[in-house]
Amino acid sequence: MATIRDVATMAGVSVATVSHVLNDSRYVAPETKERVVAAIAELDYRRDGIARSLRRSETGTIGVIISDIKNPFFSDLYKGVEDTINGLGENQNLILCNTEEDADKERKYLDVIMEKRVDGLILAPAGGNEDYLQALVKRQFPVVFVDRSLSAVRADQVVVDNRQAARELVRHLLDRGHRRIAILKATLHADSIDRRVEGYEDALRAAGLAADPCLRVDSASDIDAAYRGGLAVLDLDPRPDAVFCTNNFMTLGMVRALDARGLSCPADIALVGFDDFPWADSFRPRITAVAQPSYEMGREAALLLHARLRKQRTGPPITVTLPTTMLVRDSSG
Amino acid sequence: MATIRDVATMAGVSVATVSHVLNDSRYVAPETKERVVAAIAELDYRRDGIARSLRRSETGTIGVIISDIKNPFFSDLYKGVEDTINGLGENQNLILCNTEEDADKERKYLDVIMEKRVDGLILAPAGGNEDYLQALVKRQFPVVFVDRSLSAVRADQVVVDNRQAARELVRHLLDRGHRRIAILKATLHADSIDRRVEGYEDALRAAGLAADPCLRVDSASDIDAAYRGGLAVLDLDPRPDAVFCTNNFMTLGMVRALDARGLSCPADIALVGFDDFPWADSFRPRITAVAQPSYEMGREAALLLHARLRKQRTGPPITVTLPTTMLVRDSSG
DNA sequence: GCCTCTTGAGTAATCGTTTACGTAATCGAT
DNA sequence: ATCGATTACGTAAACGATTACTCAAGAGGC
Repeated sequence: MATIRDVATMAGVSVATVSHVLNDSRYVAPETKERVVAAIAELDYRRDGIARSLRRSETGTIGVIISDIKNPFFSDLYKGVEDTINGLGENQNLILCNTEEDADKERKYLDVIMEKRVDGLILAPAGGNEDYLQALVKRQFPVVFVDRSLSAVRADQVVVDNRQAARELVRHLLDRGHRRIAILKATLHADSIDRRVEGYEDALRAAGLAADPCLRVDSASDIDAAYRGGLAVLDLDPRPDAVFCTNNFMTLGMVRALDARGLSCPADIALVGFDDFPWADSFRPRITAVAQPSYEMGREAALLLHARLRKQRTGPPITVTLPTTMLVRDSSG
Repeated sequence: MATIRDVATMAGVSVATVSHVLNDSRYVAPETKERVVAAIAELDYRRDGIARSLRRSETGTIGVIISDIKNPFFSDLYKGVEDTINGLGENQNLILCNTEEDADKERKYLDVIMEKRVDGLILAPAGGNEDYLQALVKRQFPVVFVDRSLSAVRADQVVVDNRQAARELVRHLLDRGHRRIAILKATLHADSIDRRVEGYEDALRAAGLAADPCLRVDSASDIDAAYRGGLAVLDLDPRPDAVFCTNNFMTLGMVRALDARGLSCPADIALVGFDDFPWADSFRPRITAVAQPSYEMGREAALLLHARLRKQRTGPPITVTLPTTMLVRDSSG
């Protein structure tokens, strides 16, 4: 690979001049510039981003750490980030890391991408690395939390009102006359999930019902586990007449469990879920759900981070709360 | 941020020694090492990956360029790559780029990630950058094609036998007695899609039928476009009694179109699709489909690339062909 | 004819590592 | 006492850019 020195030699100028035509950073006489440009083309020179980063202490890469890109919520969010960064005209790239809700994995990813000197970080924390992140933030390293926040760490964040949305969803079930409402809860160390449980309890309480611990089933956050959790919900005696799924994997597992038990929804049991699916309207059962603005969350996160990086915003961290959408379909009866 | 020099000073040794304890690259007396380690801890020193990359000319990042991470096929594939790289014990990170089938976007991404000096590239080409990629490969830059290949560019690749799989899928429709079989084709510049069309024609021909051009509807590769394409299929006169969808977005759009027209599947029209869905068993209609081993494709691509990077394999490019799985469900009648 | 400004471009330090060479010190063997 | 090996570590040159200084030459003012 040709270096800037090769270009300089070929064009009969100094490396400084080449650098300046490359970056348009000072006046270069037209004929000189032309020679440089010709040499660049001739040698098929591409500047070395690594050397450049070292010098400028800025890499043009951003770390995105989420739990699972296979979750449509996150892939949508990721697209939001990517499109927004591109739209801002930055030549930034994203390093994507999936933690699978594993704090150790998250920690390891944090270590290596910090070593790679990413310019900033967009993060849906798995929990368990509060100290590390706290240290980052204290060092003024640009971090934006998305979907989840960490009470111990004050940084920019973009979230939705999980509690309120869950409350609305469960109230809807109550309005439809359901009383024995189970909850299939994903066991994540995510405050978002905790808020959803609170919303569930709020709604029950408001209806004069107590949250019966027997009606709560915990499950790891993947479809297979949720399927087993779903079976457990259905095996409760007496069977609940409705179930609230705290995220989309729970919903998917629950639907599979219904199918496995030969039960139909909403006839045998009603169901509402947090998170919508891209194909929600085409397939049956049609799930009543709260849709999060996942793409916009990614977009907002990118904007927050960008503003920090460009120093367009300094000072205390801010929280962007985006609205959810309640989508009433068939599954709620 | 502390540098290696700071550490050296604090420990009272040279930078070389610090570097050597960092990399375990030569013997350092236990007491000396201890002082260095202490200084590292004291200063919370983290080595600068950028400087390191510059010196070693190796960045520990790999570019992954696909069309759309929201496509479950690609998110699964991505996970396969990521898990495999991690499993290999490399501290590699992945830069993920979504081209949305846009050659210009792909080109731009190629430019910036090559400038970032990624160590290698895993790519599902959108088409249109053959020359550029050809040049890369000629320069011995490690590239692995996945899902799609470019006839003009010989590089390592991992694919499935699209033609054979499509043939099997359509033969299945023929076996079920369907004769008027439409095809909803994604307009991608991807050889994989072309092979699927050929498989469709093969099957028809083998049954003594001609591929009627009227039965083919082309659509951009996203759900909304596929929905409109699906409506067009349904509006054919006479209506086809079956339809073959060339990828998962086509299937999703087709199902929505059926729903919009109040038609049911397979009663009114049968349907088979290329690509499976994670939730295929839980929701109705249950789609008969060919499942690609997307995760394994990512895994194989990662292995191929890794072997090149570690020079465990040199010489001519190889092609890994992975088997597909035919999943007969309800939608084929 | 001397001085100052402007124009255009070169010199060399610097970013933070890695690593090819060197070298001082210790030791056992002769 | 001298010598080669061995042990332990330091010196300084890369890696390929960016950029603060510097400077020569020509223009213009007096």
